[in-house]
Amino acid sequence: MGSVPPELSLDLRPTFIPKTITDFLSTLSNSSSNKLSLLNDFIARLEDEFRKIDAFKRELPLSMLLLNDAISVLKEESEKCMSHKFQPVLEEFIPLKKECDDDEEENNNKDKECRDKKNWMSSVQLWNTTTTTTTTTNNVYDQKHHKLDNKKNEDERQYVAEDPFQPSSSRNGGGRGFLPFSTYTSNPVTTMVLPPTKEEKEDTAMNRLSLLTAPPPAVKNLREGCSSSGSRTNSNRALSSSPPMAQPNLRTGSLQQQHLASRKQRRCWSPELHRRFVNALQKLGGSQVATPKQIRELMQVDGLTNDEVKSHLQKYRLHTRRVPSTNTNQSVVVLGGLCMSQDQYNDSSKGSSSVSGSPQSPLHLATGSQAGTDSMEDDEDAKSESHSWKRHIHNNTGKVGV
DNA sequence: CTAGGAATAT
DNA sequence: CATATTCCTA
Repeated sequence: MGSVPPELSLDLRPTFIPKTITDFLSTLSNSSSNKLSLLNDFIARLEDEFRKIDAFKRELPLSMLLLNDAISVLKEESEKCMSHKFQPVLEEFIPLKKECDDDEEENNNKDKECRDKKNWMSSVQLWNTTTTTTTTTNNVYDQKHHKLDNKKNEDERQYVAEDPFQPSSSRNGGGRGFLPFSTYTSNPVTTMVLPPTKEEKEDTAMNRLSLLTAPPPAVKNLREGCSSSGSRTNSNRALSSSPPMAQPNLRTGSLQQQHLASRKQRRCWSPELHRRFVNALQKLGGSQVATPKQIRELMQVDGLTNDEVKSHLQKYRLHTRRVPSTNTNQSVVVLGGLCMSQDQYNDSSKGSSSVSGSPQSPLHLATGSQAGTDSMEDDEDAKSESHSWKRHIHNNTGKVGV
């Protein structure tokens, strides 16, 4: 308990990780004794990580790429090492070219390499943290090391265009409702990358919340690469509708669409986002009467599409319907009260005009009995419950008392 | 074209 | 199973 090596105190990184690969390699070449084992160890770790982030390759294309690169380089080195050790004869067969090649990597391209590796380093930290936080990746891919074979098995490379940045929110695989507030706070690395400006409660007057998630160019590239600039609906439907006969099976089974690559990145509804959503909903008079487009416009979120709002609304409605049955009035009252207060707190803290302007403000306190409910403008009701749907306040000790 | 709902994909 | 996207229809 007395002394802790600096590296350990920092985090779980093994000592050599902080170095660039080049550094690592040159260090190794000095001490050739356990070089191989070190190398292999490193490789093993990298591969482990690789397997972990494989699940997120869509979201971390760059990390995948870099990691893959790193692994390749190290493997080459490792093999070189092996041949040195066990089959010196082989070396004769190997034309000097190979050495040159490697040398190139280590020397000639040092500049580039360095840059890359440094880049890689930052990435490492990135996914290191991310992975650690997210964990729970149980994919037990039996993906054995394919040695040389897999060097090029990354088709994903082409699509690197995707934006590595996540919405500033936390992705919680926790599976809870929309978003546990608590976890929201923990997004260290991502925050680092983002410009330190703005964020959180900077909404005043015109508060346009821009989503870094979906920069128009990148995503667009992906999706519309094949089908011109118009909307896919245009082309597809136009075509299919013109010929009366068309082909019924066209969309049935296989051809549906090639959204394999084009499937949009999942919009992550951060608390902020949802908050805006709910606000807009309230202004519009409830989830039942609000239309997606209106909501979207009211939300003033940059890059948010109609469909996304629509989808969210759909779920919102579903949830708001479902909840009433489960709850007994009491708990609902409590939850509702808390939720509302929270919400209002939020709203009032930032602007002023949000909820107060609308006619349906002061009803929540009267929640004494909501036995009947399901009729009329239960938007209100639904709303309070809806809040519980997602805002579910942590059940304090024991239980609420149902 | 948009909204709403259903089918699918992650 | 929950959530997000895409498809389909009015």
